Amino acid sequence: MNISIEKKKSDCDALPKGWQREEVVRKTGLSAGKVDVYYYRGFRSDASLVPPIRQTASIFKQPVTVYKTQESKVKTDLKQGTQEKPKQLFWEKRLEGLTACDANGVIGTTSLPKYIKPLGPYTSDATTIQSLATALHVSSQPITGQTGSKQTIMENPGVFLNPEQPLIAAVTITKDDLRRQEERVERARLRLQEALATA
Amino acid sequence: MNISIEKKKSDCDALPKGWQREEVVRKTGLSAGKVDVYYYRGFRSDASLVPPIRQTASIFKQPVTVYKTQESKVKTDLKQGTQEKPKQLFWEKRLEGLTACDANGVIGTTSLPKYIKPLGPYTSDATTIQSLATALHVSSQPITGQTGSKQTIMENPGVFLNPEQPLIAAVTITKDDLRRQEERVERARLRLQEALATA
DNA sequence: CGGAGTGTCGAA
DNA sequence: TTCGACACTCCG
Repeated sequence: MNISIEKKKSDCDALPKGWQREEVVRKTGLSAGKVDVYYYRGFRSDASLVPPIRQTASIFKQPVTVYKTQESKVKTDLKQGTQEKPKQLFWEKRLEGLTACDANGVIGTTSLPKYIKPLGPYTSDATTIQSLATALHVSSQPITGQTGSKQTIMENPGVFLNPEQPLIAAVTITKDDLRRQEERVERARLRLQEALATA
Repeated sequence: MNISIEKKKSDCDALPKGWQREEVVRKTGLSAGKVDVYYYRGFRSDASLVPPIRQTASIFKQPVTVYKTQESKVKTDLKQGTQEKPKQLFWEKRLEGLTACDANGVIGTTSLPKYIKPLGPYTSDATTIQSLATALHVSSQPITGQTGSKQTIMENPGVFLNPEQPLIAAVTITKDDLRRQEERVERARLRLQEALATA
């Protein structure tokens, strides 16, 4: 039985969202009894769906040949076995410029709806869409966008960027948005009904 | 061309005889520029004649089936390709109790001359003789015995024991000793001469 | 060379 | 004296 009052791990209201505080008591030496405090992010999402993924635009995981635990990790990314492979900051930037194309050239250009505001250092909406699509596919939590202020996040993204959320400003969904979406679904169902009837 | 000012290897007066100090600068990573210091013995004798040998009383090398580079080595035993397989401290102790025997029992008991003083943790003169015989057979340098003080050596044999020398106190050879040995040789030659004459 | 853990020292 | 901050050691 492992009685351990020496390790205390806790979320902490004073910390940015997703960060945790751990207190470790020194066990030996002159400074035994001293408490060292470590801060690190602890996230828990589906570990089978997080990077590294192949560096293509696909949001679906594709296995890579060698998949090891990251070796060159920093202190705050370590701690406890359940720790996750860290995401690279603004990793989506590596996907920039990738587009689907065929013999006739680029296909499938996209654009963002007005209410989605890009937040990262990205030059094209396509990258923002990739970030959003990845979050929708990977995350087990609701997608809200970044809830911190744009200034705070961009000044110190290592701390204030929430890696679980896509690089868009927080999106507010209004009752009007819900109503419009319901109408869209309704129309689609009607068209499907007609199509099945004439088949 | 390999310009390396990062490796500095030197004997050091503060170190026991035969030890060397090497400074290696870390070239990459977070700790680039940091200096690691390694201490190791650098000796060079005939590598084909050093342990491990079969664990018999024979002082002659007999090949063993598997002969790998030692894996569980300490840092100080590593370094540079010419480094030698480390001797186990007081390895001669493993030979203790081995004696030649025939159907009539043990043969060939031995004893040490007075001027040879055992130095190790050995219980029988036979082991000391094995140590001495191995040194005489293996070493490319003169056999002097241990030149450090008995107390220093036994308190920290890992550092102060000279593995190139047998576990006997330093032996002083006097002019008298040489004269007696010359007489012995002389007598032996005379007897050989007589034996050949009467054959 | 990295990482966990301890030592050390100045400021509060 | 306690509390950071970070230098350092030891080991894999």
